[in-house]
Amino acid sequence: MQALAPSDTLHQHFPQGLHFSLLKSSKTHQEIQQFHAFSLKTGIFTHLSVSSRLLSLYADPKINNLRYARSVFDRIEHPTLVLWNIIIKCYVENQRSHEGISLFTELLAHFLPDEFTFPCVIKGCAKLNALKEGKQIHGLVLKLGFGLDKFVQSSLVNLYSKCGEIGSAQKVFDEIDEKDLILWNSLLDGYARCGEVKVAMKVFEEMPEKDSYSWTVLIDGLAKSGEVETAREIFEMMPKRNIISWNTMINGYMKAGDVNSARKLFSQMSTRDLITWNSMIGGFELNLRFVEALEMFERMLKEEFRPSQATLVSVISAVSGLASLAKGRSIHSYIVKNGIELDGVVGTVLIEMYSKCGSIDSALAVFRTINHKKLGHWTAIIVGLSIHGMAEHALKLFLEMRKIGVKPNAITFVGVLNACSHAGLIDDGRGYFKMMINEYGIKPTIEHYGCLVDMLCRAGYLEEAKGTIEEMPMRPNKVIWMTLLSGARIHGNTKIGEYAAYNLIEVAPETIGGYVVLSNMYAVAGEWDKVSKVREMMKKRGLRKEPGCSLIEHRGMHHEFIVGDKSHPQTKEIYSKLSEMREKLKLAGHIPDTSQVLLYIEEEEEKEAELEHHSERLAIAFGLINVEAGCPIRIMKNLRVCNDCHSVTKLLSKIYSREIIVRDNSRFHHFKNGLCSCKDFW
DNA sequence: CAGTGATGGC
Repeated sequence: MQALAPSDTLHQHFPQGLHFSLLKSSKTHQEIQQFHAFSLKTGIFTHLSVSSRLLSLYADPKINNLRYARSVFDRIEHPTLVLWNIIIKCYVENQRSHEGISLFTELLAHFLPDEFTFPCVIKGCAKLNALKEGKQIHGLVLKLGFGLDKFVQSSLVNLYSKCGEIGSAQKVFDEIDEKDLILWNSLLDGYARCGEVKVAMKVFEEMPEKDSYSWTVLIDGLAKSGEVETAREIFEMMPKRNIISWNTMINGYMKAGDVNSARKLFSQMSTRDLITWNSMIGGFELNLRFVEALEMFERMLKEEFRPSQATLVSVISAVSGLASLAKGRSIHSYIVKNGIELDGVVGTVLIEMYSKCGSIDSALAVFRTINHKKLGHWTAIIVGLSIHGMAEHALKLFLEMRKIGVKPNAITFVGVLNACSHAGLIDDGRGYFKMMINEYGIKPTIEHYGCLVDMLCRAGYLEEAKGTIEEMPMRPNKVIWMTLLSGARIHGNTKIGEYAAYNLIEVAPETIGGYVVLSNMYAVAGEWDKVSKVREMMKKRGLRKEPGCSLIEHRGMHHEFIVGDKSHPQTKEIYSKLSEMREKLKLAGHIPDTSQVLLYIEEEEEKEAELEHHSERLAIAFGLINVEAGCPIRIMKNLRVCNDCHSVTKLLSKIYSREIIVRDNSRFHHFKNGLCSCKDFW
């Protein structure tokens, strides 16, 4: 085909209307796509001027379509420097600065960057908090002689301000002759956000002029430095408050934990935008006010705002916090109906949500539908499977993930080690621990040591577990001592149990579990004087055993039971179900294990009765009555499952052919066909 | 045909 000059081509081939619309300054995405398709069909795309125009149209801030911009860019054989600059900017604007910076290094192989390139990549570094890369680029700026460009200077001050290196920001600032408002604002931002409140106020007063940016930056900085009240005063003084300043103030209150002040401001706003809603929903979630987060979300939909990915991430996390599977499913269906992508963080939190709500099957289903699985998705499902005790599956996915070249992070390894521990794979666990350090350069955190200790305890290597705790480079916390204590209890090692319990009581005297396990251990060993000593200690500290509480969700409603509860409308049926359960258990040969209730109750009969009325028993009875046959019974409880309930639930799962899924305070137990996924170690 | 500053989410 003969190449035509682009201008000729446009005249000859453009449909009249389309041609005309392309002369307008603003174009719709559809018009650009039509032009795009047309240019490909006719071959004029191969002209650099046409493809360049297309790229700049897609990269225009009003259109900002990275996917199309990239596909145009990829089809250009030898992009000019200008085109590289455009595509880099596009990545940075789309919160994908990391790839923007990779493109920048790729660019270096073909061109020397110019004064247009630098502001884009420096902005990318600022967004990523990539101070090291930023400094290298600063060096290159000076080497190539762009140190006097106004835009480059501004972006450098901004970089240092955002990355908390206020000294360097000030230094660059001082060397600039003509300081404009943008520059002053960047410096002010730096002082405000690093908590230099006094200096920030001084800069604010010294500035030759101020605009709304200056005010907001100061309000934000003050609020984030723990001075919300001062921030509020400045907010009140601000001449023309705009929506951004309102949102900033709301966020300030939310971050400071002052939910009520945030709510008040929200109600006073005359117009709200997406960020307002997200700040409220995210703020509620941050402050563990999950119900309010969900209510806000529903109100947002009612007022016909379209949630963004950020909104959904907060709402789904709130659902995780509530562990409300029904709510989770309804939000998931909203996501599917509205065609919202799961490839990003939304997919990750959805997997986490299902897993935390007890439905690992749904978590797996979501995981499978994600096309471009990223580290977060792999990590979420591996961690999910591991807390559900599905170790083999978790490890299989871990190997698969490594095989396709996804690099695990510290959290992935928490999942992996947890899985090894569940499956009793000590040698593998030790191997992965080493792999994490040597192959991936990840420094183990206390969670990783926790898994290691758990693994050793489970296998009965209590001395080695104790040694690991003593040798680890950080101070053991509550979880670590609890793990050792559980191990000691299960393997009947009173000596190590005592050691663990006393350390636990030292680091977390308010943890009731420590006293309870210790006292029960003494009781089993028949050391009654010590039992009463522990009881004495608890009394002195004003500690009472937290009442067991179980929750079951049915048709979107939560039913809550405490020990011996008789307040439920179905109490009569529930208690007759309990008698039926008792008979069937007896027939199956179950002997109640009262070793866990010795603390308060003296008579054997009373102990058995107490066991029978443990909150999860009541919830299971409710579930057997109400939950549709074939559906698993899902229960959440606040405490660790007691020994007797654990063996009873195993039996019940077989007797009634029902899957029973129980979430206790740290993991899930899947009871099925007489067995539990925790393999009797918890 | 391109580049600098404020709020949420990652």
